[in-house]
Amino acid sequence: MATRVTVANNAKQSQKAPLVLPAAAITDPAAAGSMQSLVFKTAQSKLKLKKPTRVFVKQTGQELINEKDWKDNIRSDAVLLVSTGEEYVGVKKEIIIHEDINPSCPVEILASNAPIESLSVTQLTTTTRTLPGIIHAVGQPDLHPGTKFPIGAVFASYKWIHPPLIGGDIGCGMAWFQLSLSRSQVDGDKGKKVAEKLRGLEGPWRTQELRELWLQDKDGSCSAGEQWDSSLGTIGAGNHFAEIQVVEESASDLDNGLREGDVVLLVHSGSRGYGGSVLKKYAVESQTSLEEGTTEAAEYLKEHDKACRWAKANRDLIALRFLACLEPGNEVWQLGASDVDHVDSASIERCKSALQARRVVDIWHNNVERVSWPPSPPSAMGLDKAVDSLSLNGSKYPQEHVYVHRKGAAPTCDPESHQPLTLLPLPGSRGTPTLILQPSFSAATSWGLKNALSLAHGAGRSMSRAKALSSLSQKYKGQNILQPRGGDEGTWVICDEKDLVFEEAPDAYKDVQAVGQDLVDAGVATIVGWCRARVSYKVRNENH
DNA sequence: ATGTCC
Repeated sequence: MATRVTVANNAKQSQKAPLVLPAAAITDPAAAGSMQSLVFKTAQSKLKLKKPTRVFVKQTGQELINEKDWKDNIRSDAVLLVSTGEEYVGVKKEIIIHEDINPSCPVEILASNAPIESLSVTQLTTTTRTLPGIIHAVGQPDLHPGTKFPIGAVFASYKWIHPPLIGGDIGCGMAWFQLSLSRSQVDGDKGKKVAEKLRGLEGPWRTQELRELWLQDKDGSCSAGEQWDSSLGTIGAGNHFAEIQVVEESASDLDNGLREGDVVLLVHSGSRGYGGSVLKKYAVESQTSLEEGTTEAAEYLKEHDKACRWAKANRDLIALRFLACLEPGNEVWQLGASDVDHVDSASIERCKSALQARRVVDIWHNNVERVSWPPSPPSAMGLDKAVDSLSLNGSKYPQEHVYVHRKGAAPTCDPESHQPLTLLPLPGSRGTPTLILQPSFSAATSWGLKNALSLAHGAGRSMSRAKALSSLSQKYKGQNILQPRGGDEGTWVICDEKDLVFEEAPDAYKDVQAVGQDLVDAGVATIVGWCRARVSYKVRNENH
């Protein structure tokens, strides 16, 4: 199999170029067609290094001299530093083989219909079997490669916390809110009128004083300071969005659920720059894993939890700003608009409770959660909690706790009550449906062990951003893909960023039906309905 | 995904 490596200039390591070493490449550096000759050739042509003479492995600083060095050190994702004679630049770090690493840890991939790229499987397996404490890993059907760690992945880890597995967008997730609009107000061409109403949603929301009041919750304040709070109430970039959807079908008969014909707002956003600043603080060079009980672990968890609360407050505020545009007659939402001056703390509280009444569900899909392991049957199945842990897990499997790391994976239970969620969204992309999922619990999945108490969080990319941009901008050249093409099907998309139009096109994603079917086939969820977006808001440039 | 980063 071919090996992807990165070739970098040892003296100036920001200069780098990718290189695919074919399976036929020869490890003996003296031979013709050797790996070394390919690396040197890349260094000459891409890095403009005239006389490359030495090669080091980044991080360890190991120099590759003889055939054995090349054989032992060339692996996928290795960074090779090419030198023109000078010594290795950087601190040599040993690769720690920790006793808590489980080289044979089970890796479950819940996909048969949805396509899975081999790179994402390699990332999932390598991560699972090289980081300490991981006892179970799951690739959801939306699994796809990340920079280093996969997305659509869940890692259950004993005694160890791994901030990079959650990534920078700590607390990212989705929330559904009921709107008072009727479907006839958003169907067909009416969608365009509704889209026109969505303005004033891009800049900072009001003053820092009011943002701090908004960030006050039952656990205190989750303000991150003005630098980060100024982004509160904004959607952000990448795959984030807010959509006005119609519930097309729903088997839900619950009062607090979704009923056919309901018009809802789905908000997908996270902690903006704040979560990234938390990751940066804890994922410093050698420190990729934090051991339970250390002050670093405790501090990370504290800041992580705060970023999760911030992200949830962000989704709430995004919803409020949309409500101010969509239901202008309702005075309680005027706080969302930036042009109404006087507000007091009582009106904020009124607004928050009105918003809570509209919130159907809010989940985090980038976070770490401490849970009992192995999972017990939900107590809704008629079993008392105390009985669960004693008779079912007591002697045979001592009840432990693990840290469930989710990177682009939705939870199956409410993090507070630990009870199963009754519904959660599985969004496709733009015009494609958002499925309404209900998590399933049964002995067949060991009550959620199989899926690590998690589900897919979306369709998942099937094309990298770069690939989507190049191939889809060609495919749709001269076409406007931001409005419905004929008939009543399709979605009005607000996306004033050129590249994002193609990077986020439905073609760049897997088929959400296949992803949903994989969850059903795995016995971890049922599809209880679906929605279709009428308006999808990504980003607006108010200057034009 | 990001007031991005060498």
